[in-house]
Parts: sequence; C-alpha cells; structure tokens
Amino acid sequence: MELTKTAYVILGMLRLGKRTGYEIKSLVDVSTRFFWAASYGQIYPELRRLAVAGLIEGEPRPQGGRKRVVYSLTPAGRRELRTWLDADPQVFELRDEGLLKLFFADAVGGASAPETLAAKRRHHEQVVERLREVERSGAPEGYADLVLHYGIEFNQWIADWCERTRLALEEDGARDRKVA
Amino acid sequence: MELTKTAYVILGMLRLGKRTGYEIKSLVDVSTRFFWAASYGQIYPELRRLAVAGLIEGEPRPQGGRKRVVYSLTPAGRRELRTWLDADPQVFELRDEGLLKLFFADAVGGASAPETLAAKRRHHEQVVERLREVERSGAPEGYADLVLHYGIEFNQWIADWCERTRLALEEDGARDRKVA
DNA sequence: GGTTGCATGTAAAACGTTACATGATTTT
DNA sequence: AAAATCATGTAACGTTTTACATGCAACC
Repeated sequence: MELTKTAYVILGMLRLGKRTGYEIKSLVDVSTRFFWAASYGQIYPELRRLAVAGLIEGEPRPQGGRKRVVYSLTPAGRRELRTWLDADPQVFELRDEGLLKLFFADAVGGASAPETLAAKRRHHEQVVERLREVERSGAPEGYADLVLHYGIEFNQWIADWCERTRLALEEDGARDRKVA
Repeated sequence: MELTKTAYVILGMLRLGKRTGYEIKSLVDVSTRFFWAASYGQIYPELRRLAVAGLIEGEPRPQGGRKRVVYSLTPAGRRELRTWLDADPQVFELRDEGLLKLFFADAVGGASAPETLAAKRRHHEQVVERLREVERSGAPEGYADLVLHYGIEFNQWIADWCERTRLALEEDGARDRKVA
C-alpha cells in the first residue's frame, strides 16, 4: 500500500461527484466518522498530495470573493479506488477504555465493574440514538444505509452485553452476600 | 487526565504483583491487545516516567549476567489506578477498513460488497478462533475471563452480521436478475 | 553450535488531533 | 449587527509503530 487510508477516504468521498475539502470533512462527520475519522489536518494536505499524484483534479470555483476548490476523481484515481476496494480489508483496530477498566476491575479496594459496565452501556446507547437521528434525517442510499444499520445494531449489541453482564454480576454479588 | 492511557495499562498490569517491562508486554499481547495495544516503544519510556513520578518502583533483579528490573506499584500508584478505574471510560475508537470499503462499494465498475463482507467475516472468525485458544490454554480468573468472553461474542456477532448481510445482498441480486 | 526466549532500550517515521488564523457569505 | 456556516490552511503537539541494536540464558 502506497497511499494512506485517509487518501482512500477522500477518493471514496469523490466517487459520486465533485467536492470541496470542506464538504468531504462534513460528509465524513455524518457518516464514516464512527469507524473512520479524518480531520482537516489530514484532509487538506492529502488533497494536495493526491492532486500532485494525478489521482484527483482540483478546479478553482470561487463563490463571490471566497476562494474555493472543487476536486474530482481522475481516471487514474478511479482505478486506484477500485483496486483498493477489490483487495481484502487489512485494518481493524479498537481502543476501548471501558473494556480496559473492566479487565483491571479486580484491583484492590473497589467495586468498579458494575459502574464501568453501566457507563459503557450509556455511551453506546447514546451512539445508537445519534445514529437513529442520522437515519431519520434522510435515508442514505445503498451501502451507506447498510453501514448505518450496522452501526446501530453493533452499538445496541454492546449496550445489551453490558446490561446483561452487569445484571449477572449483581446476581453473583447477591448470592455471595446470601451465602456469607 | 495527566497520565497517558499506556500508563494505566502498566499500572493495571502491576496490580497483582511485580513485573518486568518484558512481562508487561507479554501480558498485553495475550490479553488487552485486542482492545488496547502497547509496544515496547511506549512501555519502556513510560516505566521510567512512572518511576520518576513515584507511582511505581523498580528494583534491579539481574538473572545471572542479564540485566533485569522488576517494577511494582507504590501506594500512590495504587491510588492513581483506583481513581482512574472509578471514573467513567472516555475512549472508544474504531478503525474498520472493511466497513469503509463497504461504505464505498457503490463506486463504479465493481461488485465488491459481497467479497468485502466475506473477507471481514473471515477476519473476525479467525479472531474468534485465536481467542478460543486463549480460553482453552488456561482459564483466566475474574474479569479477564469476562473480557475474553466479550471478545469472543463480539467478534462472532460481527462475523454473523457479515454473513447475514452477504446472503441478503445475494438474494437481492438474484431477485434483480429474475425481474430483469 | 544454533535457535529461541528473555530483557532492555532508542531513533525515526508515520499518524492524528487540536488549536489557531483568516476571511467571506448567509442567516437570524 | 451578530452569529452561524462555508472555506482553507498550518503549526505544535502527542501518540504509536517499526525497525534496529545489544546481549545473556536456556534448550536442542
């Protein structure tokens, strides 16, 4: 792989038409952000690099006195996107502080596990709600819709696991207290 | 938060006794790696910083001519770990290239969605198998066990979603071909 | 005698976020 | 007139990975 993953996010976001860097960022923020984020600090320099590499083309389209550049895929960029799409996905990374806290919850002098589970559950239920709002606010077509549903079901599954596990822990605790 | 998350991984790994940097890395690699990784490049410098800050203590324990330092929590370090455990988790980050490819799968000239789903499924099923091996190779106690089961169920859920969705796509495709 | 495992460490590069700076246009 | 949005960009900072370097000990 020669291009960064951010490059593919940009190529992908240009697949359906011309976009400015600002529009790309806005699209990312309402769609891929939940599984692949990108900041201005990545997007603007990457747009330059992709243009130099001939994978995208930028044309100045100022609106009034406001400078503005819209980018579009070149045939080479479209091929590059296609090649990437046809290869097996490589990256799946997770950073889950809640799970880390649960893992260490046997550390002396505390009973943090149920509260950690409750907090994690709250977090994922909030994500579910935000995604449901995205869902309501205009149905995205095709695969975006599929991915949105994945996000909802995925976060709901995690929230449910947390609740299920928290209840199991509390039952264990109750049994222990009864036995003791 | 003043400490890095890596610092808490180290404090947590020291909660049950003395460990060398090498042992901490080995523990991470068979346990938290799936939701929180750490490299030597993070661990060794962080051990220094934590020792300077008085949260851990290192004592030289060479074995033969091989230099070796075992670290343990100080009371301050134990307090710091406890405080962190009692606070709500902040970080939940995901980078899922397969989902990104699925999201863009409507790009011209390809039918990559089912193959992307199949590849993602294979990946998560491989993770499930690795985790089941960890499970067999000695039952971890307490919350580590809980987290291990989370990992298995979580990856299995994703694998199942992929298969379910892939089949739905193929049915749609079959119907389209019949109608057309 | 060679390979694997134990053990420590660093340097460079890559990656990513945050904060800042600037200024026009549109909406309230 | 103010606030929000559109639009571009950079600098500093922090994090993380990768690759390298070193050497002893244990096992085969």
